[in-house]
Amino acid sequence: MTDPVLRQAPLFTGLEEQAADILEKSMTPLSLRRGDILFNEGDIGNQLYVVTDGKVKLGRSSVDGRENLLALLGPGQMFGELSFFDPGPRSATATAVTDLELAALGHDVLGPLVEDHTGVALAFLHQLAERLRRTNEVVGDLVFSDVPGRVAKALIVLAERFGRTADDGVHVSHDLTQEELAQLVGASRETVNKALADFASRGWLRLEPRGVVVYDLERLQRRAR
Amino acid sequence: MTDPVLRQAPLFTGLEEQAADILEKSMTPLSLRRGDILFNEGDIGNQLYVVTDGKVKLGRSSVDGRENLLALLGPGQMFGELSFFDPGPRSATATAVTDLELAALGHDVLGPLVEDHTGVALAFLHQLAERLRRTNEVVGDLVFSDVPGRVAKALIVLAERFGRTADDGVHVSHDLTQEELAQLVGASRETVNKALADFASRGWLRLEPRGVVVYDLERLQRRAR
DNA sequence: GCGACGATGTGACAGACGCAACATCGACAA
DNA sequence: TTGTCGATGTTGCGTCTGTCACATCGTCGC
Repeated sequence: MTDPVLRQAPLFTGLEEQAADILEKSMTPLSLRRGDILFNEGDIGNQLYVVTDGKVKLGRSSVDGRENLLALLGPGQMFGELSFFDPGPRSATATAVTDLELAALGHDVLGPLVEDHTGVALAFLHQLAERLRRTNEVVGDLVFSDVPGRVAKALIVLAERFGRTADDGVHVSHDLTQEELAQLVGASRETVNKALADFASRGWLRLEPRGVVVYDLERLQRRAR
Repeated sequence: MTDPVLRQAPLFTGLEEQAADILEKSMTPLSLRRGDILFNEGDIGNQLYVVTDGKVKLGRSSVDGRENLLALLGPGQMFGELSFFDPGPRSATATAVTDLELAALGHDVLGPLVEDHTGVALAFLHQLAERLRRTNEVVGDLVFSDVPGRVAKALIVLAERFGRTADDGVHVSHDLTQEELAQLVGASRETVNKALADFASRGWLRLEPRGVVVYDLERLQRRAR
């Protein structure tokens, strides 16, 4: 009854078998339908989540209603812990991009867990440090790269995380609309669409509904930097 | 002989008096002159630093040599811990913006410290979570705000951290050239200069070498959002 | 099949901003 | 003083990209 996807989350790193079992039992499974909102920016949060199946997007919205995606998370990935370590409201909105399965852990359980298990604390530190590195890189991309460059980079990251290699190329079913992809790279839908069309016309990839098939990862990578 | 500025660093949070004394003794003081580079992006890092006096800038540079500042740090602030929690090369270059006094702590000391003191681990987690929040906000600003808006916001943040209130306004001696300020907000020097000149012409502030005097923080804040 | 609606493709236009190009100014050494 | 050099102020041009405006297409309910 242990969930292998769940167990690979950083939450479980360095825990003895027995402690891991107890932890898993204290997590609550949760199902969402595509489009459902798990929590909103500004909400009071007292839970942390691990994706066991499906994809969630984390986004923020500006005063005038425009949106910006911080991340697209898949199986094994964790979110919602910032509100615990830096007490305060949710800094982003979590929305199910596909039908979604989660495991939730209350902050009241997380506290003792971190205090009693150095390994867990270190795993979280590792996780946050890594995210900080990645986010700093995103900042650099926004400053230095043009939209096509950022789109190329996003596709590469999505391919690494969600891609499945087949005979005709890497199939990336990111499940994002072009509108959402645009929000992820911080650009308008139209500009992203044009960049994608350009890549396709060069034979680097093929467009599919809510996904792409990458033919030439090499060129795409070169365009990204 | 305890340094009050040093002691306020998150590193010391929740440590008993005695442990704090020992920790402080195991830190090495370090002096740099303005313009000196402490470490370079890509270096192998095995130290963490706390600023005791002066200011450091943390920056990354793109392939074509352009620069981007991630942060400007002053007394009491800590940096260089990412390479410990997420082992790997330095992700930024640290350069002294003014003459600078630091206290350095080797990763070999930090490891046992974090493992033995839950309070220290939690303080680091808090710190990283807070930074992540702030960085996510920077991403949002880059996507949503124009250059003048980002300049206004940067000035407000600098004013909060380095400003001293006087009769004629808030004196902010950030010690950054306009070039560096531009790198901090992700824009060109010319555009930043124009924004500053515009703010000055509206009577919101006065320009000084490597600093500003803010007359109307209110309007500046309104322009920032 | 038909209409509706969301997602996707494309073009025209204007504005923001990077870049190149100077002029000015102040500090500092010879 | 004079010359040098880095920092600052200011202009014009070209371009990237956001916005508006439509056309097309696919899916779904009826």
